[in-house]
Amino acid sequence: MVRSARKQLEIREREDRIVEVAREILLREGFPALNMDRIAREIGWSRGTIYQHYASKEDVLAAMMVQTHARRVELFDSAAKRPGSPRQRIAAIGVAIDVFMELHPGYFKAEQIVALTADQSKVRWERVDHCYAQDNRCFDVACGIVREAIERGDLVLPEDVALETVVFGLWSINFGAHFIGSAMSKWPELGIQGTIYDGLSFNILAMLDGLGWRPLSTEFDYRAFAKEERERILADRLAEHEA
Amino acid sequence: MVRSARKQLEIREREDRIVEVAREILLREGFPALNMDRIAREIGWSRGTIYQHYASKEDVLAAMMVQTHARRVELFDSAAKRPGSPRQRIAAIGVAIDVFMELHPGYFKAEQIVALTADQSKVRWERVDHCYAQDNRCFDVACGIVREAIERGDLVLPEDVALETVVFGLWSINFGAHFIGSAMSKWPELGIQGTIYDGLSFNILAMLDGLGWRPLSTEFDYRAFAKEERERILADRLAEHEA
DNA sequence: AAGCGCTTCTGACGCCTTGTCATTTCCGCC
DNA sequence: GGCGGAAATGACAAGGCGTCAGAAGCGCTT
Repeated sequence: MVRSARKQLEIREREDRIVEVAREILLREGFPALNMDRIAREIGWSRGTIYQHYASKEDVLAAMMVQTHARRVELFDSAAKRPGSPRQRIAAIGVAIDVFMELHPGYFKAEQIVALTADQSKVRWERVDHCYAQDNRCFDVACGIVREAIERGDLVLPEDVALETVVFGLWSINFGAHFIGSAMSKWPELGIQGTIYDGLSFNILAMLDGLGWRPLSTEFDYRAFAKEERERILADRLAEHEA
Repeated sequence: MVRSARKQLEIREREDRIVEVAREILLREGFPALNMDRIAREIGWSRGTIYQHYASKEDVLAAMMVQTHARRVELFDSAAKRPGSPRQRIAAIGVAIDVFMELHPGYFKAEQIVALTADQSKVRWERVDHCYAQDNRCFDVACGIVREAIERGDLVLPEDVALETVVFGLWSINFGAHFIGSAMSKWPELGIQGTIYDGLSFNILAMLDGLGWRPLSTEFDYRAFAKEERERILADRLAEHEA
């Protein structure tokens, strides 16, 4: 197979374009409106051509999931590497996740569809597995931070409690809050004030204070820290965008 | 239209049977394997007959969601009405949710599919709306418990924090933990020990302790309480089943 | 027990989407 | 300008959905 550089680029671009168009349709009109014909018409190539890139509709979704995941992991890693106390870094990760959710409102959809509809034959599993592996790595990174907190003496856990349990709690509440938030349009008002992040961070602060993870929220102003952190991330993003 | 009591019963039974069969297929073989032909073959009636009960495949899923929801709400309400301090009742609800999740391993699936694929024309929305209304009612019930805790002086919230925020936190962490738990089969081991409930309750205890919601976990043995509560619910269920 | 009217059941039909593949078109190179 | 391989196309078969005209069933009357 001889393939010119020109052609390779074109193919790469089209691959991205397919995912991009699929994402727009999914977000704007929902899963039932997403079909290959539609994508084909919008990118201006025939259905057959799309199948040269992706094995099935679900495979396109899986690719979408990979793309978004990569972005999330990037923000996660960058937050985990911030200077400061372990608890500050956990807070930074919380902010990163929240910023990510704002930037990718349809995040859960592709993932859910893949989880529900993908089957052996129809999806290139390396895509999906790659995402799960990334998730696991993030989990491990978070565990590393908790471990450091324990080593420094910031956090003391009961003997029969694994440090993974703490990360599981953080993961759960973050996941749950953002999931509920992204589906909230369907929920009528529940009397919740402020943003998802406000509610979430209040509860996480309580949780980590309850564990006695120092510095406690009475000893350090995590609210102000989060605000700075958010601005920093958005500024970085803007700079990167302009570059 | 004249319809004998005999016939009405038969119709009712078939309606349930359809949902039951659909649930089994969904749980055993996943969404892609779930189709009307398949259901028809398994209940021994033609496709046309199913359409006399349900408007579409999604409508069957919606009915499944209603059925399961009803069971969840029942457990929730019963837990919320237990005697004891507000915080005990919150703990009882946590146990109820956990028992529910054990009994209905595929719980999230039907709900997710409906949320992702239902569109105006294809689902009788009163089904779905009914579920959302139930969710809201549960949310309100939980808010009532928090309110009572505040009135009793068990819990003091900062002035700028609504009591709904606390319920949102509880909801999020419960939802998140169980959702992750139900998808866990895909996740490789993350080093988490014990059941989902163990991890979840540890973190909720920390969270509510962090809020200073009395009696604190150092003042009351919520772990033992949860154990009793679980046994009570299961015993009730058994008794009911035998009746 | 035959006929009638109403209810219920059925499966063939039309439509839509999916994924494939034989054919056509494109493109670089001789 | 024509050759060969890569790429694009769209017709096709397969299969699912929802509908509906007609068949079958049931209860009541004569």
